[in-house]
Amino acid sequence: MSPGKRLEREFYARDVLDVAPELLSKILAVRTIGGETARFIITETEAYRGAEDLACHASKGRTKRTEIMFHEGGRLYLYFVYGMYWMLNIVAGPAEVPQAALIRGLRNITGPGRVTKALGIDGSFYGEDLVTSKRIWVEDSGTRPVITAGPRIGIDYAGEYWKSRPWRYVLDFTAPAP
DNA sequence: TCAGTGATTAGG
DNA sequence: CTAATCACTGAG
Repeated sequence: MSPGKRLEREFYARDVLDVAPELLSKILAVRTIGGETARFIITETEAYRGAEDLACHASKGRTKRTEIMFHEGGRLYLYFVYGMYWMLNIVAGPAEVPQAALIRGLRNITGPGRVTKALGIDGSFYGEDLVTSKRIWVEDSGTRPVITAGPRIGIDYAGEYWKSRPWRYVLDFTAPAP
């Protein structure tokens, strides 16, 4: 897999309903401790959109944990859940609009908890900026994703309306760039 | 199907 | 301070 061009601020600073699906087929690059760069194709994401979205953590308000979601897109939102797993999210949208895309799966790594475990990503990545970071970023792959959308997973607490939004995106296959 | 595991949050 | 909750996973 040859390195692609790093995505810039403009990509992330848009509505999460554009950013989350467009992350599919892009490359998540992580610099390991040994100095090597590991690259993974993003295959599954979910959009969490604003204070009104009852499934979005920011619907509870601006707290220490959710603070980063109120920044301009491109930063990382990490949180710890069920006492065991770090969840990796990419902040989207303009400043003051809390949105994020959960990275649920990579090629050959399905499940948000497995993603962070496999890549060694933890709370120290909270707030990291994908546009400037030396240890994690996203690259264009030069391909176009073909996507299936469906309801988000694990948000029974959010009520029927938000639970039924088709904001989970899965990569079916990649097509040549237009 | 269900226990594990601990940060976060709301409430007193 | 207490207690409930949780954007999950692996074992059975």
